[in-house]
Amino acid sequence: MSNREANYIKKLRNSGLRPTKQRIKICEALFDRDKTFHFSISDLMKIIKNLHNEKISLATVYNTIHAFQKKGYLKEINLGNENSFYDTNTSLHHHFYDEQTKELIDINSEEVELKKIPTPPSGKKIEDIEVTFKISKNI
Amino acid sequence: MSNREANYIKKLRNSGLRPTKQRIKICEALFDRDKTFHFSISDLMKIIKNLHNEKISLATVYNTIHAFQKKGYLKEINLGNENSFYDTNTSLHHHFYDEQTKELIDINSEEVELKKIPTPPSGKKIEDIEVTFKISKNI
DNA sequence: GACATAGTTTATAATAGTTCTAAACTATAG
DNA sequence: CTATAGTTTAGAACTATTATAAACTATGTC
Ligand SMILES: [Mn+2]
Ligand SMILES: [Mn+2]
Ligand SMILES: [Zn+2]
Ligand SMILES: [Zn+2]
Repeated sequence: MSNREANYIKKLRNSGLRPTKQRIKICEALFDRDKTFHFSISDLMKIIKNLHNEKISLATVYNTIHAFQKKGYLKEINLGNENSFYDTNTSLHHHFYDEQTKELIDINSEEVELKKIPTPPSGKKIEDIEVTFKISKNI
Repeated sequence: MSNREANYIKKLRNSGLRPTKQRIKICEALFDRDKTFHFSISDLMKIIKNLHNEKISLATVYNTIHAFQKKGYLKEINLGNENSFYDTNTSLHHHFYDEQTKELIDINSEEVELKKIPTPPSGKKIEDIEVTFKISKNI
């Protein structure tokens, strides 16, 4: 058993999730990465199919992603409304978004600063702020 | 024929869209308003049903909304990924978003100013910037 | 106004993403 | 080892959206 695998097992147990082989594989697909991973369920299905040539049922992938989201290991992101996207970076952060290529790139919170902030409607307070920079090819 | 109706007919003709009674009704439902309207297709279907007690087929509502979007009279907005939302404010602007009530409120561009902007990836330029202020009830 | 025609509406079927169901399987506590 | 609650799975069901193709209508021409 690899060191990483042991960590996933620990993490799953600590969250009250049984460390099944399916969940460990999904952890590997999602979290064995240098950079933040932005993905749809169908992206993930393809990756799992390639990574291990053993399959995990679609229902299990949905179940697991929802469980991980509930435990705070994933954040849902709102892009085009075709299908759901998830983000392995669960901290508050911003994005570059290329609508042509559908590519999303993380921006750390510190790299964006607001000078002027609008007053929220009465009785409401600002919970968090998310900035999307739509980008496109330079001529 | 009301003054507003005459304007919708003119606007539709100018866009190369025939002013059918369905399209005029949809214009009334969408644009006879003081404030920006943020809506889903099912919201709009309900409004049409109440406004005139005559129905417009779902396919026509989809066709019309897509035609209006193409002509630039509506903008699609990305919220929760259940279904599509549209915005009658097609200018570049920002939003307050209450996730509990699912309420969206417009913020004019001038009411938000950025001090620090991140450098886009090489070969890409920033096309536009959208800021979402997630809000919630005060205590 | 009548006619031809392209544009539009409509019911319905098809598709796609997601959730539900219930039976088989499995991790874990005792 | 056993019992049990949690999990996986195939497939059905559900929902939003798009496609299809026939009926209808706005509009330009005579
Ligand atoms: Mn869409
Ligand atoms: Mn969702
Ligand atoms: Zn991200
Ligand atoms: Zn708006």
